[in-house]
Amino acid sequence: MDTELVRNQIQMAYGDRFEAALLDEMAATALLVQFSPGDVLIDIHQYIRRMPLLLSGAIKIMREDPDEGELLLYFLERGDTCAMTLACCMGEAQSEVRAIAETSGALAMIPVSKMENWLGRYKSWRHFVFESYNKRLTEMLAAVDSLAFLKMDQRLLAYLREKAKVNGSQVLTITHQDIAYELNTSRVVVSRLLKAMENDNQIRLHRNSIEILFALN
DNA sequence: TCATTAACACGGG
DNA sequence: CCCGTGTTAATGA
Repeated sequence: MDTELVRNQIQMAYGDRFEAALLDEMAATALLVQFSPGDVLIDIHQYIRRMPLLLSGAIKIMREDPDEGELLLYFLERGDTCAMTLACCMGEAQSEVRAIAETSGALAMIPVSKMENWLGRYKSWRHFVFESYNKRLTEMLAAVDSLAFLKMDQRLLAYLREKAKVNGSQVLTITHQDIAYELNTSRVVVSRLLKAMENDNQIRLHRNSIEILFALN
């Protein structure tokens, strides 16, 4: 009956992409993992033995440097998987990124041996793996562009928009310091830019939270 | 010019 | 009181 539950969740997130036989196999071998905001799902240098498929909720992928601090790369949402885990699973390599739960949600953990088996047997799985690499590469480029070409005010705006989207809320519970960490800048800058955005009526500031007034899309 | 670091006052929980 | 916030002054890239 637990399998039944997993099957349903996998169907919800991946039903339009995989054939029924593959969905069944997934449900049979998957380990369901529930997570809460802030949980560290994968840490840097960790070996990955099971591949996670995101069923619900959102996960943020962070890059970290011991000297330079951390930096948000991108968010994962339902139906996504992380290209890093694909590479790590197949290559027995260590993770170069950290995955932290942004919201609560659930993961289906697939044994590595199964994924290799499916690569040969299911076309839809091969497509999924390639598509995932593609999507993550695109998002990576967006992160690089943001770093290289956008000023901090633009990066902050893009960050708030993404954050509101994955959380499905106009009100973000976060401090200026937390934002500064994720964008790898100082709180002074974040506070100043946020204040300017509030004066432009784009947002409203409260203690521990930010209300988004501009339209999301 | 714009970011960072340090320092300080304010105030809400 | 503690912590998040808003600001300034000094310094650096």
